[in-house]
Amino acid sequence: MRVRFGYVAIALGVPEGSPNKTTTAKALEKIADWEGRIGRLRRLMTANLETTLRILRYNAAHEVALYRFTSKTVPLATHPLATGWDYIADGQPLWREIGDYVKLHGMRVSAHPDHYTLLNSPKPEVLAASLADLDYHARMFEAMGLPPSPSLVLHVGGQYREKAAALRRFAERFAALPGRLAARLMVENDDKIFTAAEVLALCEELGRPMVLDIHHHRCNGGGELAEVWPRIAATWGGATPKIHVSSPKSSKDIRAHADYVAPEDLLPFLRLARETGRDLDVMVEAKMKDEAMFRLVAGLAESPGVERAGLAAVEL
DNA sequence: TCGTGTCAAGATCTT
DNA sequence: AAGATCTTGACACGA
Repeated sequence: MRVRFGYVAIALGVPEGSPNKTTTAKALEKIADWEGRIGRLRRLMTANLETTLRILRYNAAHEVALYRFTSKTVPLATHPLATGWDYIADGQPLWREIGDYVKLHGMRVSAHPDHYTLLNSPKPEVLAASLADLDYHARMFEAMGLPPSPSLVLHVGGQYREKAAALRRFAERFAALPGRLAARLMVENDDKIFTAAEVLALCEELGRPMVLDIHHHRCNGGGELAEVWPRIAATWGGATPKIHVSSPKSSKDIRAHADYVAPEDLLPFLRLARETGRDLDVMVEAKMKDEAMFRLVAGLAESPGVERAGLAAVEL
């Protein structure tokens, strides 16, 4: 089994390696004219796109095949202050250049709309904002010329006092999505509400891939994964399943992410997943970003039965 | 240049 | 019902 690793948004190994440059609505309002406001947003976006490209080059040089774009690539993309701004047109040719680079190197890229994107909210205005956010994320991938494969990770959302109804509402809202959005979605189990078993059942019903977060799974009841993993893997069809991994920040603060990932927090799962005989992609969620990922790979490679397979992959 | 406060989002918990 | 809390990284600002 080949296991590839990736990381989220910021590359600590790249000088000026944060693609998250942004501004606030408050600060933007101080600029009087629309052109001035959009000009500021455009400069920040261009810097973010250029940083993203530098990060991808760094990834290619370090054999990193997995990467998650930041949702902040376009600052205030869905904010009313940016209404009328064609950030796709203004970002060319960088969008296309990024997409071409991804395709040339066979990278697997994704994005994760933040936890305020709630497809199952009972409030119409929250749903509308969530759809606008999904549209923004999809437009980024379309601007890059990347095919409509699973690329956007979502959580189910809130519980709203009645979990079963909240799950049903997600399914209904999903069914009503434009095809170009639905085709990009994956659903991830969360750390407090929707368990791996519940998200699995949902994904099977919807015919969408499930991203298993093994840290969330531990936070949210845990339990044996041996039985459900083959079914989770099956939601990916012929594609390589993807999981998320992180270590708890501390015993007091289990849910928060630690700086690094302890190999023992992943190794048992890898041994289990090996039984399905499928390759695996692992997204590392840690404060120390790419450094944490490289350290995890090095740590795993010292374990019995695990061989290093490049700088950001192992074989077992 | 440093440290501290502010910002943005929505659910959910606390008062 | 109103306010605090959670989360995250970066901006904004005062010292």
